[in-house]
Amino acid sequence: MIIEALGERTLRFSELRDEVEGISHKMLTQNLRMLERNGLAERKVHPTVPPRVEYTLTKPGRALRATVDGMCDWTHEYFGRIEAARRRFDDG
Amino acid sequence: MIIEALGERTLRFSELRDEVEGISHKMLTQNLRMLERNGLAERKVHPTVPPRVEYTLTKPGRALRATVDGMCDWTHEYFGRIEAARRRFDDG
DNA sequence: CTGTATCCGGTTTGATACTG
DNA sequence: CAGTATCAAACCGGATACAG
Repeated sequence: MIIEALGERTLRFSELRDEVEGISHKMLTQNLRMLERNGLAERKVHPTVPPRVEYTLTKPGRALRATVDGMCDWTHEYFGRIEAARRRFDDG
Repeated sequence: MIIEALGERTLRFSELRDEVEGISHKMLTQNLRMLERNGLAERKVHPTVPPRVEYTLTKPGRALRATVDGMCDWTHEYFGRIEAARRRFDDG
């Protein structure tokens, strides 16, 4: 998730692309636009050459990240049980 | 979300169908299977006629529900700002 | 009532090519 | 480097029909 990748940091487009592994150029752009539109991330363009565009989470964005972290905690806590349940289900 | 609908209760298939408004028969079945497979919900079949199947959240499921509640809280807290940001973005 | 199987149109996505 | 446009392929969800 882009929100997790950003965290408290400020990252460039290509840095995010590397960070969020597996995401396509197109999806990254699309999601960043969405975050920007909803005021969750801020986009800062440096008018240099080559272009440099940086993204940072806003206050709402960081708050959302906190709740997402809750999900991550849940995963760490229960992922083992989930895999076990999955095996039980798939077998018998 | 089914998880929210279930909450602390035990509900029948058709009760869930009514509770989670707009969900199709197919999606409900599919999601319930997923929850069951991952050990997030428990499925109890009463071998009567007509059939009676009840669903309850397991401990991991209830824990997940707690984090989902976190998301809901976030939404209540920030939805106003999001809409405002959206308007600003769409305008200028 | 609960559940599975099939079909089918709309959406989404990655690949690719192109611009400033 | 960052971003847009386009197009075919894959995916998904709803509707429907049918079964236990």
